[in-house]
Amino acid sequence: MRLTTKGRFAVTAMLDLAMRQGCGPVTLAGISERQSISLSYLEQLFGKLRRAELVDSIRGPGGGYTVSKNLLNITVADIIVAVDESVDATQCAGRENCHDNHRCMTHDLWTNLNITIFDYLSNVSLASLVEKQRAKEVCVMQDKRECSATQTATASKAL
Amino acid sequence: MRLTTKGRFAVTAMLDLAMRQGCGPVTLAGISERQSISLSYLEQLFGKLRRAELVDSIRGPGGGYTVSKNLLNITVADIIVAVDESVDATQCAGRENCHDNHRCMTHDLWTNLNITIFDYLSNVSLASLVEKQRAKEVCVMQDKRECSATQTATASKAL
DNA sequence: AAATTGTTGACTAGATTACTCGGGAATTAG
DNA sequence: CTAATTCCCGAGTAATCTAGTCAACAATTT
Repeated sequence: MRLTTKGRFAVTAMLDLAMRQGCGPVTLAGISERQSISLSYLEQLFGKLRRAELVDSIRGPGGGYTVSKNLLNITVADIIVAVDESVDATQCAGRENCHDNHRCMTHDLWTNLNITIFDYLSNVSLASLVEKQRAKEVCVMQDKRECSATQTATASKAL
Repeated sequence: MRLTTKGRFAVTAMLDLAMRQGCGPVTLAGISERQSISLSYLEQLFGKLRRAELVDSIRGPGGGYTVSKNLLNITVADIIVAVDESVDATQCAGRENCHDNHRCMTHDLWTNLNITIFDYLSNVSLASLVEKQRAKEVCVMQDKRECSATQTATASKAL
């Protein structure tokens, strides 16, 4: 479990997407503008999110991305693993650190830390993030009217 | 709280040092050899550890480093903060990520994750790492006889 | 046919990591 | 005193990673 800004961007983008579920496909251009993330960078990230089957894509005008499953079944850990290609990364750096043939002295420490982090992030669903966000501001883009009030009401009832 | 291999190296080196407390000052050359960490890199790390007052240094022949306080009062979090110059790092990357003037949507998520990680690492003392390590192998360098059996016994009684 | 949107791959500036190198300064042994 | 040992410090650096850019293309709709 690596924690980089790449993972944070991905979570932010997924949250933006999740907030607009039901409004039809959401374009990367829109997410890019609202969240101030470069469009090309988002393309990279969503390529990985799509291959991880967290989002579905629809091409052509009116196309975009939608979340592929129930928001309750997607966790922050899923998103981070999808974009950061976790590759182990914590097991004493894989190759160079484990001392001689026995496990390095701090092996268990890092393994347990990894479990702690993963547990925490596995228990935060996209649904809960959406809920908290709605509690803060009735609709993020209230002023821009890109998503109707009706949609917001329906979505929050689903939680 | 950043988690890099730099921090892992520092924890490994501090554990090596802690295992030898009472044998007199421990040289970086020795830690370098035992833990397969480059000497020059250790010098950089121990410069920071000394400025953070986690270790004391003694120059000249027979010199080296000693842990500056009780092993119970040094945590893994202390060590990582000392070498990684944590600078905040988690607060939505400080500058670029926080959206507009309100806190970015995932601000609370990262803040709480940070707290979770910090709490975990703040509750692991050097003393507990030494204890676990001694439980695994009676003395790490048993075969090399650099540290007497008497010393090992005294140290484990202190826990 | 033209516009829109996703898809892919190659490339890159800048930052960071994990070092090396060279010269010091303090201390002790002989 | 001299030489050896050890810490101390700053500059430099190759490799890697981050956060992108750019260009071309594929699918779909109007």
